[in-house]
Amino acid sequence: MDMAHERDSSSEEEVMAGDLRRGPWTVEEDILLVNYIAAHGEGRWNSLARSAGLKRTGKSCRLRWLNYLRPDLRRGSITPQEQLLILELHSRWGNRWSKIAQHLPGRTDNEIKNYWRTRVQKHAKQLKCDVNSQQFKDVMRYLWMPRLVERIQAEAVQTAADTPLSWQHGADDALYESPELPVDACWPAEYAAVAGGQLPNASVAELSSTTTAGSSSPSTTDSGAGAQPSWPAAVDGAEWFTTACDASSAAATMCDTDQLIQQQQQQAPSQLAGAWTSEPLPSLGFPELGVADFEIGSLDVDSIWSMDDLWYTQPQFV
DNA sequence: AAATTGCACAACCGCTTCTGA
DNA sequence: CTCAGAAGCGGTTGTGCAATT
Repeated sequence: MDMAHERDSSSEEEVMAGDLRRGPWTVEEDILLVNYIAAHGEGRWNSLARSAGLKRTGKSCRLRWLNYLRPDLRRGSITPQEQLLILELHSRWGNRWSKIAQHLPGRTDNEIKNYWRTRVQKHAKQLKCDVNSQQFKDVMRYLWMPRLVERIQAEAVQTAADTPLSWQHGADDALYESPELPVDACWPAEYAAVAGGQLPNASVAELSSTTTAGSSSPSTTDSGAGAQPSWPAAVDGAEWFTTACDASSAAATMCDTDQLIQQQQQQAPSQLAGAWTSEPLPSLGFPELGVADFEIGSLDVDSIWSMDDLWYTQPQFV
């Protein structure tokens, strides 16, 4: 839109003139922003930026706050439950990242978008199909999602066995709370050092990561290696596929996925009105999956396994 | 050990939608 | 109703780090 264009252009001019900063945020800027919002609240981003003494556009401030500084952000890896929801909700709504993010409390649209681009699209590429193709959707629905459900169930069993009573919450809690967030999570050292006790405590209690761009993600894991289900490394892929494609397995998948969404609805009442559980279950199998185009004989089962191995073994997924 | 490649994620950009005067 | 500014959204880019060659 021309109007927007003009605004952006003017912002650009200001940036060029040296009035505005861009690029990675500094600790000092973060503290300014957090303190200002703690005192005055959100909104009116352009004037907020000026009032807070930040040489940033309102847009930049808003983004920084929403995607990084908000105290209710969930940090750490995307859990299997969240993966499942993302896959499911994306199959419903496509790239409506913001809408999808509404059902993953503490996750940002940016985070989900990045997850989709870096992980899911990569796997589509491995399978040599378009991420929006029916084949890929079927693979997701009848391969990955049942697998995730199995994993979630396995972890639930494991967690129940391993977890101290103090960690045993309801299922909803398990979705949104992760042990990697210490109860006493607080500002990272560099913030404390710079702010010198000027940090608003309660509002930023869970800020627990580094601040500058390019910083690596937190190295903590969601459940730790001990909670991993013991998938036999040498399990036969084709055999598992057959099992996973068993109709009862798929039915369980759908049931469980829907349960997750119901949990989300309870957690954050929403307009979720999907009805995929009411869809007729297809007769499952390779041809019906529509993956014939992948040429099952040459379908790189190993790549499926490697994908799953990624989901199982990479710290950010566990 | 150095160079290259790939990944993950923060930040930016352009556009659309919303809101209030 | 119109218009301007603000907010929101989805796509894209830049960059630091880790893994690989």
